[in-house]
Amino acid sequence: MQGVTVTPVDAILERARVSPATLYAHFGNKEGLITQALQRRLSAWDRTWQQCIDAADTPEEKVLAVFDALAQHRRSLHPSRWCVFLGVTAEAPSRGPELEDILAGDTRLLADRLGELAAGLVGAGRSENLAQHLVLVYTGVLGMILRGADADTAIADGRRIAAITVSAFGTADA
Amino acid sequence: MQGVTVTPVDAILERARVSPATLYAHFGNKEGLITQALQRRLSAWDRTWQQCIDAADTPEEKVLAVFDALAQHRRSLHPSRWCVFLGVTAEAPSRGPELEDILAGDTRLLADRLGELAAGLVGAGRSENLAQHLVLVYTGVLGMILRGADADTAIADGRRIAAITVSAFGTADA
DNA sequence: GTCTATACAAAGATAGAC
DNA sequence: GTCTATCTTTGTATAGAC
Repeated sequence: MQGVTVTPVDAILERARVSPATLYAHFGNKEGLITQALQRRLSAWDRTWQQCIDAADTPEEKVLAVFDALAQHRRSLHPSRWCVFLGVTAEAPSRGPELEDILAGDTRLLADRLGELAAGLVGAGRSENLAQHLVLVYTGVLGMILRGADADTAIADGRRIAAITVSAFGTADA
Repeated sequence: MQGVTVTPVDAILERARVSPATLYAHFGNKEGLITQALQRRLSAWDRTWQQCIDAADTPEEKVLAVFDALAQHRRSLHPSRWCVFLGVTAEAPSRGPELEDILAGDTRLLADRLGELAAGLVGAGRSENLAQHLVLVYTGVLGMILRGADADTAIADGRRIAAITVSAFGTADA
């Protein structure tokens, strides 16, 4: 596996057993293909995460469900190295607005949904702040995978850190 | 700013105001240039971090000094987007052993030094485990910067999460 | 809708002179 | 050591037929 942007179109064509003309007829250009692929990925992640939230019992478990969802999401995919959204963000020099929107959409979904879930745990205006902390931990898990760490270990570590953080927010200090 | 691998050699030549032949005479090829540049970066980071550790008073502050070092390191550089080591790791399809070693060296330095510092805080075989947690949080900070978050805010958040985690390790649970 | 063949551009690297 | 000029490869995309 490797970066999306540096992957040549030829490699995709060979894998899909399709001619160039067919690909360009469907997606316009390479960025169009990437954009649509990422839209599908984001939708799949969204569904998996929501299911894990629904399956969790307590409000705290619902917040931490993002880590269970990550483990499950990875199992249902080809073993991609870390996170395709962060990967494309890191590589690409400049992007069109549609792709940019999808990439930001991943971060937005994380912050928004974690913010909603955190609202059930901490008071007033502190839920957004807790959500930012949790996005940081979640992102750290992905980064550890990029660093070559075992994915399951990284996810378990992240879940523990998140639990500690939630607990600290719940008691007293900011 | 953009990914290193996708940056064409021409752009580097123009910025350095040097001809292609000169560059290739010095570095052999593009990867050689990247390798040497990353070696310098790693050394600079190493020094900055060590200085921040030395400046810290308590063992706990020395562990958390990695976040102060990150803030300081960023101020001394062009405002690169996140982390050049993780960036190159994410982009590059396949790399030679020398570059691979430098990239792994960043993670190794983090894990090793944080492990040494953590040994002063927790008992027996738990220092390595705590170090892994701290690398995760540190990596999460970098990832937040990639996501577009304000760097100083992300660093402050990470420092707080790390402090909470260290505290939890110090008391009882794993 | 899909193919083959090919145009066009970008990028990494080198030759040979000074 | 550094330059100008250029070669070669790779990569994105399109033309035109079926």
